[in-house]
Amino acid sequence: MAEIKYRIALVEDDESLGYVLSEYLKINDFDITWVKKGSKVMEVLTTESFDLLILDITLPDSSGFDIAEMVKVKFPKLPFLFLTARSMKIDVLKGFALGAVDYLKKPIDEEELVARIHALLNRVVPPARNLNAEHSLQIGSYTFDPQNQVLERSGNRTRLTERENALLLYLSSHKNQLCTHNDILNGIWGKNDYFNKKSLNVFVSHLRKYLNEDQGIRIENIRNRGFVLSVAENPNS
Amino acid sequence: MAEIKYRIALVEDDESLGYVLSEYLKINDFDITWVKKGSKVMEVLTTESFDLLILDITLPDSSGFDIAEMVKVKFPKLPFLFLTARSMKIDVLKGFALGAVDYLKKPIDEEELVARIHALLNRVVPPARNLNAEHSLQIGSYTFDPQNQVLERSGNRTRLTERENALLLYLSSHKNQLCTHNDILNGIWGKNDYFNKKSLNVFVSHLRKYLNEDQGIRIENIRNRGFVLSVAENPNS
DNA sequence: AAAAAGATTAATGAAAGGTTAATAGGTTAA
DNA sequence: TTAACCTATTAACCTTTCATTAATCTTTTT
Repeated sequence: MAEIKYRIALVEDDESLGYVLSEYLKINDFDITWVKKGSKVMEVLTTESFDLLILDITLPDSSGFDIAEMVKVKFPKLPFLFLTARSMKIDVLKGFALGAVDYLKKPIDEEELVARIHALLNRVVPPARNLNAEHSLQIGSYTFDPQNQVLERSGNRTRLTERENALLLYLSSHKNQLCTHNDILNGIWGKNDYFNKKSLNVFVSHLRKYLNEDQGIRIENIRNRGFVLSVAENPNS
Repeated sequence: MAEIKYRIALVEDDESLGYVLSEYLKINDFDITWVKKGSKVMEVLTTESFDLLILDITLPDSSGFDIAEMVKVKFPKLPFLFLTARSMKIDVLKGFALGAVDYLKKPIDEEELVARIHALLNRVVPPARNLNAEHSLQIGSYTFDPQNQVLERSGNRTRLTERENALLLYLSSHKNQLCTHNDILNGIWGKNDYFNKKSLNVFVSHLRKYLNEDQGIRIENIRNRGFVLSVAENPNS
């Protein structure tokens, strides 16, 4: 079904375990890059992007702990977990102290590993990936077609600009829920500063204008937090 | 100190383990509610707000798995983990399939438990205050949605300001318990002086006004100490 | 009854938000 | 190459919100 796959970097020096694991994870619909040498990790991370990093600790040319420290500095948003034979309590605690999202002890059951990875990735919903709009959306008495950037009501069409479109898409896919300044700005502008926030106000103002023919629709401000597109329940079922 | 703490509901029937765990977690700065009976879980979750739920599976009056299913439906945003003596693979997989964020086997090292909880909450709640894990709370006949800052009763919606919202969240998270001036002021205002205390009174007054339609709800003053949000038990069992 | 603490309502002012207009940067068309 | 056009950003200006402060009244304590 051509879903986007989650990308995982697996750092493991052991040939046979590395092979088994990467094959197993591939079968389970992950996109795996198997890194056999600790010294290659940073290079791989620089050239490709990943959703998760799985680290062995005992590597012939370096320590997984050291790698984790470097990763944390250069790629602070990349979640990583340890998968290792070192099971002493001190190591476990060190792993978590370094910021690991999990610490798994070998031998690990493959099915459990997959279950844990899913549990992890489910929590980290990458905002970039859920901004897809296939078909038209209903907003009160308006029809919103984000594909074509058109907002329509009783024959009146408004062509939206890119920003207006992105903002309305964001708000309408979180109908009646608070959308924080931060989420909107990071989601659409990619960063959050004073001027973007000013800009956001301008576009909210535009959308309010377009939407003001339906009394049941309001873009409400929640001071210091963000906006809510509130849509009254319409009487038809 | 006097930071706002993460709130955890611990569901554990074993007296001694429950005691040890809740004390240990309290020492580590978590705000723990220990639920001894599986049948009480949903009730507690409905009236108090939590950041995490820890579930035993083998309970005398119900199964942790069943509880998880109900929680998933009614409080889909609340992360939960299993902490159990059942270590069979089938149980582990079932736990994750139900949406658990972790599955821990007894006996668990307390330090590791704390490390894992921190790893989890750091992911769920990146930098600021956690409102993501919040769901709507029941306060008497009112519904309080701290996420969207609204208080509702029989169709009447009141949009709360930031301070009102923070205060009501604090009080309702410590229902029927004394909330000292000091804790509230340090928790919400970040400092405690004469003028903040005056301000606090103003907001208490606002909340009383909003809540005065339900006779069973009162914000009581305890002279020189603080306030209690007291909610009468409703007549149904 | 005096003093202290709390409750309530109202006044104030700074900051946040709203709106419209001007600017600048980029793209298209001629 | 230039002119026309579109759009995001910035600016300017106005309006609203809400935490604080103040003022006044009520309750509790001694």
